[in-house]
Amino acid sequence: MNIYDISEQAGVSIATVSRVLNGSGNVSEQTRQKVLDVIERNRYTPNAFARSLGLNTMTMAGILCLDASDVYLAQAVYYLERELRNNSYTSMLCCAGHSHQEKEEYLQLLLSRNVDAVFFIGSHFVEASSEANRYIEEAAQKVPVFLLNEELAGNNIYSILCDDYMAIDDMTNLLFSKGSRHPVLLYRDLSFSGQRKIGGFLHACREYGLKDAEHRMFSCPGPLEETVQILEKVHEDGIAFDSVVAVDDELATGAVKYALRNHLRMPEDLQVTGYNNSVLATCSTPEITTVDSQLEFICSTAVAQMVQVLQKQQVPSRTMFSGCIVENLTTRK
Amino acid sequence: MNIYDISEQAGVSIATVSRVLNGSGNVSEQTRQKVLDVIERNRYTPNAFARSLGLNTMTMAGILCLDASDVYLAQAVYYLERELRNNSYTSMLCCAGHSHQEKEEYLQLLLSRNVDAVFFIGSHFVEASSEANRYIEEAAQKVPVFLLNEELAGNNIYSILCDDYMAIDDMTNLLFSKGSRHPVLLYRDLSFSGQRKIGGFLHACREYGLKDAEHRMFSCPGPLEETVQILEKVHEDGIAFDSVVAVDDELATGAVKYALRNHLRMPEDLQVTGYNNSVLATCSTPEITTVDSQLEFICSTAVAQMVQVLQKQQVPSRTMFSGCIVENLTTRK
DNA sequence: TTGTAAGCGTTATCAC
DNA sequence: GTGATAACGCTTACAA
Repeated sequence: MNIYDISEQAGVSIATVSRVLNGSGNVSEQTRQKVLDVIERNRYTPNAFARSLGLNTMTMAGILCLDASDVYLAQAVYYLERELRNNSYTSMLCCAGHSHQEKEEYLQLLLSRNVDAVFFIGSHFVEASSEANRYIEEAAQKVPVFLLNEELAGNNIYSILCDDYMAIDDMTNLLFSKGSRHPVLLYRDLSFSGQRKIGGFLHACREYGLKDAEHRMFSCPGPLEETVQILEKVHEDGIAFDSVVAVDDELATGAVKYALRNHLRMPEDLQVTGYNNSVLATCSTPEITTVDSQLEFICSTAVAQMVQVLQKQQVPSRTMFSGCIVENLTTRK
Repeated sequence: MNIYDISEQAGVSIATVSRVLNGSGNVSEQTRQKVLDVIERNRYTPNAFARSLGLNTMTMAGILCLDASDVYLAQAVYYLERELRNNSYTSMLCCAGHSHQEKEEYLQLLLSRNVDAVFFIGSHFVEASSEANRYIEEAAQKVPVFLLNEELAGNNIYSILCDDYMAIDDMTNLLFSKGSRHPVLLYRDLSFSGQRKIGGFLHACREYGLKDAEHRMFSCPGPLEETVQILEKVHEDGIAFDSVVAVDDELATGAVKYALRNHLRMPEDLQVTGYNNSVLATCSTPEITTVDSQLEFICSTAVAQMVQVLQKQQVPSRTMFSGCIVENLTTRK
């Protein structure tokens, strides 16, 4: 069943059918109804491929992220898909692995399907060497590229992010103001976002007068149990700490686990803070004080910018939101 | 840059270029190299839309689920996308809302983009009345439909699921064997999966000789805090319980929260079990005993079956896996 | 207001 | 082994 069949049954030309389908006007109400009837009766739906070929767009955006089952990334995927759909775009999802080759390969996969734009979610795509970022720049020559929580300067590349530096700076200061004297930082890796969070921690510590902040930061790239072990080790090594600043909620649950196992009261003996305001923060007992990293804003802004870019409008190459501390039970009143 | 440009530069016909692109043989090694060189030099990639139009497929599958940010659904999306990609299919994600209309609408959206198959994730699509399931059957007339953790009989409809009934039955029996005498069940809703889990609980209780099992089941459709309140209420109402069987890990974290707030020791005073073996079970302290619902198997099986169906091979209309209990710290040794 | 016809960029069926 | 050429099903000037 194609547009010719419909035109024949309706006794009009395919051009008229097309006009009815696309509401392009210039069709008398009478013919319109006649055509609509035939379409209805035959439950005809236009062929998306032919349409795409003619228009050179399928109104589909590509979403690239590492592990879509991660609570944070899953939330981002959800918001993005919703916003895209609200703007008549469908979403093609692609989860890359950690290797550079895979990222490049899966990006190519998205591009080869002629998506209209690509969204990179998370801080794991931009690397230190500009050589390694070439693949992103090349993609941007074909379609607009949106980096969510990451930053890269370049033509047709747009970064939308949360001010992680400031948020962790604020959070660390909040802990100081609530009586903490010896905070430690748990970070996952040196990703773009990771580095900024570390920066915020160091800044706050320096401002406060803490000299050894560099030695109070610990990398926890592994599974949860490893995070707990690392804190045990820190304690055994004689590094005293009365608060843990974690760069994500999962690491924070590790700190909570450490506290509960060692019968430390929260927030009296140990204060803990997380990041992302995810389900992990609220499912924890006690509920973890965390940062709302404005993910929903980031996603809706990114989609709005995509629409504008595709309409050849000017949009800022970098948009930054401020995080917002959500105080729960792992920090003092 | 299209196939004509390449053919011209290479001094061959477009047919030959096409043959080289698709490795359809019947091209001399010499011409092949010549064409490949031109392709390489121009960084030419074939137009996906034109290709799709000719072949009438874009090798893309549709994934429909309610809330892709839910830990369980997000995990499913991740596994599905990975398996699809491994089989050269891309994934179009669409998150429907709870209303019937939205589900129908978003399914149409997927179909209108000519996906090759549709995967429904989760137990929220099939309804009691066959009238309400008409839209699924109609979809199955166009493309094969795969229901993950749900069941519906029909042509071109394939159900792949975990035996939730048996798993909860087993889990409840495990609690009895570990000394529980007064279990309660926390369920979310009467979805397909929800009903089966309830059935398993009731069966185990009856077998054990518990008469009032029907009055020991509580619906917790709301947010976490509400779940805790419901347990408080149950306690206040004088319904004694020494174990909580929750139909998902989030509900189980609610029970853990209740226990910790009331200074009940786990597992001595209260045993708690969850479902899905998600990050919530392990992030909780104590770690929650839960059911591995074989989601990864379910997803890879579904994709394997899709490939077979599209090759006109016969596949079972219903595939069932057994859940697997993962004992952690909220149940006794 | 409506119809004709060209184009979109492939794949595939023929001949040769 | 290679080359014309006809689909594939739409959109959209342009003509009427």
